[in-house]
Amino acid sequence: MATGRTERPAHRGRGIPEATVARLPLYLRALSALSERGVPTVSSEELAAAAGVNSAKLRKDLSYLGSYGTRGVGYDVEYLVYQISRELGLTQDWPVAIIGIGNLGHALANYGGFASRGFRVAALLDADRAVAGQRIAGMVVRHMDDLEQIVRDDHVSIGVITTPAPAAQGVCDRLVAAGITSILNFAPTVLSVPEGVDVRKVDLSIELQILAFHEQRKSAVDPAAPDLPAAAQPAASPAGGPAGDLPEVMPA
Amino acid sequence: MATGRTERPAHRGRGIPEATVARLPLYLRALSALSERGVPTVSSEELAAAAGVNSAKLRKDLSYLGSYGTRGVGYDVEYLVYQISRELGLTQDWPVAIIGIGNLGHALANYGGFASRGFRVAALLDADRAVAGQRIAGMVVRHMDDLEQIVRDDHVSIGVITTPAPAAQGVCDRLVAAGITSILNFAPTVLSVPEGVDVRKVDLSIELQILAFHEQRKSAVDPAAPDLPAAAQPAASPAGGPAGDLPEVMPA
DNA sequence: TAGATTGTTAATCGATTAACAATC
DNA sequence: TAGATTGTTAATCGATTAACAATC
Repeated sequence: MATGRTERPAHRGRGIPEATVARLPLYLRALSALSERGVPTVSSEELAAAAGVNSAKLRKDLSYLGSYGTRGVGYDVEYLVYQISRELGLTQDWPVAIIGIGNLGHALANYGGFASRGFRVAALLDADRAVAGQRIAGMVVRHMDDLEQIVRDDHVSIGVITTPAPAAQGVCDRLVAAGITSILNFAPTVLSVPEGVDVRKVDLSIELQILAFHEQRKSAVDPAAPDLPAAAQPAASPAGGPAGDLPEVMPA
Repeated sequence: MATGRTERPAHRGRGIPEATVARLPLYLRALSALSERGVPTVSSEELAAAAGVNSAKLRKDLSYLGSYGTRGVGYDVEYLVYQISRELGLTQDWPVAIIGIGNLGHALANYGGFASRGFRVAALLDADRAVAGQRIAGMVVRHMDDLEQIVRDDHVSIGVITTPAPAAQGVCDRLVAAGITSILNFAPTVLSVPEGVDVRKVDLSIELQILAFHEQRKSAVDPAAPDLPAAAQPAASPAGGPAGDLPEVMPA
């Protein structure tokens, strides 16, 4: 681990593991709740329980940020909230544009969680001229034609794609061309982006499928059993079987 | 790896790594697209590209299911669709209940992707008597009072929680008591569940925070720099700093 | 047979965890 | 000082990847 590292203490600044970054928001949420209750300090054991992880992992995660705890005492809640917020970049403003104002885009526009923690819905866009012009969550939906201009004028830094799957790549390309380098994709498609552009993906259908996998295992009477003979390989695709019944995963 | 393993070939059946399970839906989606285009066979290289992974990983993932390819040729698209569907448990019906019909619940009820691949929205529930009774996506919203009965009568196997955060744990407890062992949680809270119950979590706010972290790094002029002196530790929580400004992440 | 492509091996990498010395 | 709790080490575990023998 950490072979060609530079002179810096611990890992500070660069080199926080992805798995740790993904958990920092959980810690932050738990800490915010403690902060609201006026709790001044918290131990790794307590905070870990609140965040749903084990305490060794929590301490290791926090150690990547620095030594912000006090042995024998714990962590100062307010101080840790600030440090994690700063590390995540939440002490600055992040204007977000939502593209595709269908059911999901509509829901996100009204989503309270967006407005918190530095994120601000700066623009709503849709390709349908009947949707553009409508007032949603206190904002007027703009037409896709204005995308580049809106990104520029409003300094949009994160694009949220909630279009139907077939439209997603085109929207993505335009966002990237307009200079956006962070995209949250709700459309069930793999997006191609150039080096340096981050895409994160939220996929309801995939989450359900993972649950189904485990659910199936639970109720399975015999964990071995159900299989086709190895002989019946590629040649015969299961005669009229379930394969054909599965429709395309589609719009959001 | 695999120390006390039993007599079965490769990993077949049990023991598919979590990381692999999480990718199977991606492969399935790519394969379905190929199937619709009438493509008969696909190489690991092509399929991997379509799913956005590298081909070594794809082949390793598929090898956990069995030897369903043909050397020198590739994989039969229809056959692989069937095998993955079966492995994921998508050849059976999964009745889903959505609890909490706010903006997000509403969007999910109308979400096309739900209906595909064996998932079927069996019931919509809400705690608000003004919402119960409304007709959404062709269904009448039921009141929470009927939850246990609905789960029983409609054989609901997966619960989707789209309530505000404070209500989520209570709903979760009732679902578990009613016999549900698979839950998809959209509320920004950690849910406590007994052993044997699977919870997966979709958290928009967390995804945004992860993007913000990386976005911040990109624009950072000096990757070292911004920090407080180590001396100003727990004692002083950053005077009136951003910490207090961060409101609670809230309802969905 | 020659070319293509799978399935598997083995090396590497990253993440998790228990344990405990350091220290408040 | 005694008790509590952090920060870090080191062992373990799981996931990724390149490479290639097997084989169609």
